Amino acid sequence: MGPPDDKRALILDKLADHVLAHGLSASSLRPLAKAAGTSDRMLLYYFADKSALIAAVLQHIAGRMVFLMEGAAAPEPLPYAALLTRLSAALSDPGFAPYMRVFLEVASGAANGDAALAQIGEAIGRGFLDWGKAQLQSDTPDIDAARLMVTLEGTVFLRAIGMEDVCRTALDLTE
Amino acid sequence: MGPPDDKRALILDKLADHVLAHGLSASSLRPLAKAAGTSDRMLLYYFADKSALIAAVLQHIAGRMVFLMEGAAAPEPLPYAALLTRLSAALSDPGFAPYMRVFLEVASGAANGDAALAQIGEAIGRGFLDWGKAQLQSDTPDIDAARLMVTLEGTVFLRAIGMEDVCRTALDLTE
DNA sequence: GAAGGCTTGTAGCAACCGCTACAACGATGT
DNA sequence: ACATCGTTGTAGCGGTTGCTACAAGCCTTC
Repeated sequence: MGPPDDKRALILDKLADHVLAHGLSASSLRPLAKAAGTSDRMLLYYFADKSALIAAVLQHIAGRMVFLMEGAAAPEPLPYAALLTRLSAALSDPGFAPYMRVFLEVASGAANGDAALAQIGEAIGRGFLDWGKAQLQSDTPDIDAARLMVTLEGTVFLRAIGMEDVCRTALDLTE
Repeated sequence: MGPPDDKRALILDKLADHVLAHGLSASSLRPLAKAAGTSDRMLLYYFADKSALIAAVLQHIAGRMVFLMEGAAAPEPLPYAALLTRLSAALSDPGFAPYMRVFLEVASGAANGDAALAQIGEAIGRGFLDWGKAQLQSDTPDIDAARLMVTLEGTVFLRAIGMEDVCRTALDLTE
């Protein structure tokens, strides 16, 4: 019945769950198929090849992330310092952390020359930047949004290597 | 002649070159062996297993990085803003960028549960933090060093996904 | 020169990787 | 009833992964 788009959408959800839970490096075809309740054969029936699959999954994940971010957005614009502490807390939320983990993995893959990951990573990043800017109350929203994002991604990086204390020190008072 | 420590040190240099050039994900035993002019068989003779090899290579890379950083350190302490622009430029240097790439990859692996990478990543990160702090002229060196590092690692993250423009906007004036 | 231990090459293992050829299934249309 | 086409399972390909058994070399020491 109909082109495979329906089933594609159905399994994309489970594939996204698996990638968020175990990361891209643990997402070869057979584990993904198992998580989605199918076979690797079917995955390559619904998608042209693995890179197309991963691209679709990442876009699906990005969509979910946008939805989550809309729910976590501040109800009204905040000044830089207040927004920074608020969003930093939001990103540490266990519901949000898996997204930051795959975002980090995408960035790493992009830095190693994967053009597809670079493209998706930038799209996610630009959305992230706009999301922050929309919540900012500032005379220089572009600059402050950029600083906000640099700082937030920096904490994602440092938390990954067990330096959350440094993140807390950096975000505490001042500014 | 003697325990394998001598030859280990010899090939570690070439292994480090390969990892810096191609990343950890392209560093399976056979390519590494080829880069070092030996065989995978010999790699596992000098090192207990692959994880021990990778740990040794990353520590070697960290040592080189410390050496590079010592050369790039400011001759005298600088205030936060000046140091930030200086170090940001240093990290973008093509001689330094490969180190940031593998640092990012280490962080990604650590975030995905690799305890060995997490440990090495934290060691590198702490050294990085101290290195920055030593160059800081500040009344609150701990806080400023933490903010410095969060910001710098944030730019590494963003540059990886092609958002260098945002880094430049964030670092420009103000502060 | 014989013995024994350190070093190295050859060859291959079992597991995994992305991917595919082939056949069978089932619903649909005539 | 038959043919057709979209869907699926089985099985396997060629390649890579980390790792190892085995044997040959080499170099020292007696």
